[in-house]
Amino acid sequence: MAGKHEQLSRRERQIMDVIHAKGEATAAEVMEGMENAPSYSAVRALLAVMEKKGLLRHREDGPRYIFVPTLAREKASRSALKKVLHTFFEGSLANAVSALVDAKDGALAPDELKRLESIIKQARKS
Amino acid sequence: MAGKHEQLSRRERQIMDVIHAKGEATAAEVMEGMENAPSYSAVRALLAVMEKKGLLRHREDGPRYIFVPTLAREKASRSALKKVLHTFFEGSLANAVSALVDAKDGALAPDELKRLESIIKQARKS
DNA sequence: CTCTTTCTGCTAAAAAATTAGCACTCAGGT
DNA sequence: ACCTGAGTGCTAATTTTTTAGCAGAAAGAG
Repeated sequence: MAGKHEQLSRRERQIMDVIHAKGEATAAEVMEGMENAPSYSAVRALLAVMEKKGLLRHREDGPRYIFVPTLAREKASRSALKKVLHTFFEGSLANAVSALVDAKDGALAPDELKRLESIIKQARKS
Repeated sequence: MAGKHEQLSRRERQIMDVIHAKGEATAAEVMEGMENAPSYSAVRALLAVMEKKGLLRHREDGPRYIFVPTLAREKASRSALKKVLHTFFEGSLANAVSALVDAKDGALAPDELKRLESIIKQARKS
């Protein structure tokens, strides 16, 4: 479970999150997406390091680089979700959903509930 | 959204996760729970720093300290979950559940599904 | 052609995180 | 009374992260 992806520095994680959220991004977009972003130069340096480490790769789009995570989005997302479930909800998705339902701040919109219900009903058939 | 809790260093996050997962922990337990743990001494130093920063507090249990997160578990968990949803699932819990359902590796056990269904049915009543 | 803009690569300094080790305290056992 | 073991606090050094800035390439405008 001790993958390279659990070992990211603060900035690295921040950058990974931005890129994962957008799917792919240029250095400028990454910077834009960061809270308390450092200089453009710093962001580029980080991106270069992360590419050398194998966390990202890039393709060229005219003059600029577009960065993409190495690990497939699907795997990354599942592992992130599982980690939260493990850390906070004893590994149970039901616990997590329950916590959101109990939240008073409208954490769960009505149409989300509707979608959830149908997804689960569907899943139980198989 | 740029709370102090998004700003943790790699080791700090690691320690927070261990403590959140256990609810509370001594220095030794924290160390035990870490992957690639550093020395006991290092762990204690980190804990002291984190307490000074206000991330943790401790109570004494005989000779040793038991550390507890400052931020209520409930808030921390909700915020962690929301972050994953935002980063990977466009903010939608339904998307996340759907992804787990689609996973081939039995990410979602049958009794989890059953619990989920009843939780949601219950929620929709109100 | 030449200037300007927008990129990249690289380097090295500054800041922050991480670490080990020593000194001290307290309790229990012999 | 005297070890021993398990704690803590503290300090200072090492290592990693994080940063800015400079130099060069490519493209488009005048």
